Amino acid sequence: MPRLSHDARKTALVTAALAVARRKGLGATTARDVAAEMGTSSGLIHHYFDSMDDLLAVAFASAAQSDLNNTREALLDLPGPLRRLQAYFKNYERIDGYWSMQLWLDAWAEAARRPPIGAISKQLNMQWQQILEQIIAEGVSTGAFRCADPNGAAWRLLSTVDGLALQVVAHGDMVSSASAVAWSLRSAELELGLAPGSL
Amino acid sequence: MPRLSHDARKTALVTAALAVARRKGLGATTARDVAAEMGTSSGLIHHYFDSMDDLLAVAFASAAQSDLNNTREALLDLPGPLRRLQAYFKNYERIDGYWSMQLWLDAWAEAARRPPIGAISKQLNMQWQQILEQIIAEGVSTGAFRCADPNGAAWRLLSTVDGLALQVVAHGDMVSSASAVAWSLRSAELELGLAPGSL
DNA sequence: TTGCTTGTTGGACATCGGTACAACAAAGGT
DNA sequence: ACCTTTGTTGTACCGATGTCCAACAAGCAA
Repeated sequence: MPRLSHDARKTALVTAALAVARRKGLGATTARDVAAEMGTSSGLIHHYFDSMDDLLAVAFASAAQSDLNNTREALLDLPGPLRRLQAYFKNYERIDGYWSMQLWLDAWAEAARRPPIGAISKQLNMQWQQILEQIIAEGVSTGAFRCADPNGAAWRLLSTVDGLALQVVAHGDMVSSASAVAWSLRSAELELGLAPGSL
Repeated sequence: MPRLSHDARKTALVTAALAVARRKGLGATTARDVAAEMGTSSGLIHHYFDSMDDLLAVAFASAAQSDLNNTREALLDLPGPLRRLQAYFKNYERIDGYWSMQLWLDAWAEAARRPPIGAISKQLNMQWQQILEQIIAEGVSTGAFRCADPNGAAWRLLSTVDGLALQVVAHGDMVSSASAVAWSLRSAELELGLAPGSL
């Protein structure tokens, strides 16, 4: 197989690992799977990563971080906390085929057993919560929202959205993707003292 | 090891499988682990189950169903929807070490890829939602609660509680177990038009 | 007691997992 | 042209896993 530069091969490995994880799950992704996906030898992996766990953690971090960055960018240009809040939730709708949410399910399940994955999952979840808390705090200061506890409210809303997305991904048609988004917005209205339908 | 009747040995196998899964996770529970836990030979498993996957699916179903039954029983004697709602959430607190919630994380992650697990997980999640919806509907009819959409409210609350419990189990000290319960109750108050602190 | 059923054993078997390593090959500088 | 570096290969090793099976033994009916 063609010889690549260090960086190119490393990202190729991460890409291949994600492609497999998307099909079989993070925990079930093996070194030989990744090598086959790339069309190379499996020994190659240990030229770039200390261990298989290492590669999986980097792969998950890469996918999750890119999701986070996309959302951050999307929020940047929007005027006012209310618009930003809508965009935050809208983000959950766009996930194509929900495979990135499936990655999160894998990560949460593995978090307590594989410390590297747990650390990344924890750190990224915290950032998602902080974005939400910041939007809420901003809305409270401008008078757009009414909320006594932005920190708790952000955790509650994040959990609600994740919990609903979980149902969509894990159980298919039991909860529709449209319902999940609509219900998330409703929770935010309740939490922030907004009139029904204002989001 | 002592010779047991067919049924006794089968439930012993399920119990042993759960004891291991509680420590290592559903996906990491091996035939030899289960045999060692019981103090028997590993070949015994295939006298009672077609495959290891089969045993694990039955074990998960058994644990989850028993949790559900316990909660149902606990709710039975309680007077009034408000008391029952409190007990419903209190239930999430009691889970020792949250091992049964780790089982759920495993199940959710596997649901989309393993139909047998997905079917069980889906069916049980639906029942948890229905219990909640019933309590809410009852509270609305007695005037204790104010809620325009008991079905949606139940899904939102269930998702919030699961999402918070998820954070506790997966990420340890990021969200405390006490916060998770307190925040869940706060969500219910908002959702049902109750004054802060009334739950 | 005799014989049949059935729970139970212990290990064999093939497969698959992560990892290590010696050998090969393609660049790139000198 | 030569040598050093570095990407890449193929395979070997060792442990673990699910599954299967022939042999053994405890109960039970006749």
